[in-house]
Amino acid sequence: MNTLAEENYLKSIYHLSLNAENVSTNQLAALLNTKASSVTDMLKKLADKELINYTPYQGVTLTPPGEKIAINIIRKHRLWEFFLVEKLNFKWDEVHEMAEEMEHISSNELIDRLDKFMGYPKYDPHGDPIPDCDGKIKVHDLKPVSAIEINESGIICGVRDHSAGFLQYLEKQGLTIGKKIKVEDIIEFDRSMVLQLETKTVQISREVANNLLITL
Amino acid sequence: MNTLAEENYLKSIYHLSLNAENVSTNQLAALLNTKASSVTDMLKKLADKELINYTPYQGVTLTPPGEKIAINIIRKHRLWEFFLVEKLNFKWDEVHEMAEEMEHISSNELIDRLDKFMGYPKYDPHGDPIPDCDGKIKVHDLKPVSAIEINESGIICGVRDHSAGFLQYLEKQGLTIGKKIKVEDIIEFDRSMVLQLETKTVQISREVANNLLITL
DNA sequence: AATAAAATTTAGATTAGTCTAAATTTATTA
DNA sequence: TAATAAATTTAGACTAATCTAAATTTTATT
Repeated sequence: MNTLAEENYLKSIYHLSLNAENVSTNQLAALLNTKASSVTDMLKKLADKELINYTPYQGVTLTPPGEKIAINIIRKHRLWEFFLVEKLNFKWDEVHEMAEEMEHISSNELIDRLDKFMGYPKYDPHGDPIPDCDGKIKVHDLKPVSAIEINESGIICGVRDHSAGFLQYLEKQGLTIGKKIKVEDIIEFDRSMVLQLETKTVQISREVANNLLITL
Repeated sequence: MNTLAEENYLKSIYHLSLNAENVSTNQLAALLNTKASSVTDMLKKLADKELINYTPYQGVTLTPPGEKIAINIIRKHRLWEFFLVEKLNFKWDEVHEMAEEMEHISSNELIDRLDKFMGYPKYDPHGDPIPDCDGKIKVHDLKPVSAIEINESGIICGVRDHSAGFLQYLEKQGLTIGKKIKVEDIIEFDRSMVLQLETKTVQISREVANNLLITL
């Protein structure tokens, strides 16, 4: 099997690949809280194992086997997060760090049984899709609240920022997964948005609107 | 916090301490599948951290903080084993390796909630007591089947050997935790024992009788 | 008590993953 | 397009955990 560090690199490359064709050394260094030179060393190692395609100075992509490993780790991460929230009653802003450790428990049999135990959930507590045991990921395309107009509405289905601070803020405003919102007004000055949420209205900054995802 | 290797050493020292006052370098090397020289290095490190009392050539004991860490790891191990068997329907011979990984998940809040989720179980699937969140361990004193006489009886409450092979053998014979047995006969030649188990009788070797634990 | 055997420690090396500082390559811009 | 800035890689070093082989200490045996 692969080491913990290797798994974390593959997972990070996968996440960064969603926003850019090739993932750069510096992007990885920033995400993994390490130095560019350390990243280069690891990229060589992963390239030797044929888990990534690496051309010096040109960034990397995952090979099919590398992607398979990355998706499996993400599957584990999201299933454990679901477990922590649904079975152990943690809040959605409390589970990330624990799941960062649990995603490295190696047994696939274990994770498949956990999946069954919880009834094959499709989304984790932050609305991110949970890959199935074959690595397939349901892609529902979401848009940020900031992308809709006055009088349009949608259902909160995800977040772009996963930080505990942002999640706590949303929780306090009642802006949680599954809630229906409608744009009542957009303040011209700073483009902040006034939302209708159940019986009340809440005003959110453009920054928040960019990080809150909905389906129409 | 401590590294994975440090945690495994502390756990091993704890287990070996139950059978001997001082734990020797070689005992640890054997249990941890490593070399005596590696053990010496780690013992120095643990002694520096004041987790063990180490006098060169004289073996080691745990300090109170070292013991606390060891017991906490054993608590996690046994709670995860219980979870795997009771919630995910693994068999008692399948869970050890998985729990070896899971015991290192760091959050104590997580393990306390898991404990609550399962109803504060007292014993793991092999009959070993689960330390409570304060590190207290219920010591019920068991004796091997081999220690009782003809016509005496007892209830199976634990095993001395935890290997998958032994557990599978017991399972096949129906000799599982909670079952009542009675000694019907002891064969003089090899001191193997004939047991009454529910409606049938099973014959077990002295070796097996030594490793199967009961209460009267 | 002297010596042999066993257990343990020390010395020196190795691997994975990381780091700093210097060198190199690529991208930007004047 | 030449100079400069930014990104990346290389070189050399460090730590944790391990190893082999040699040296040392303890224990057992004559």
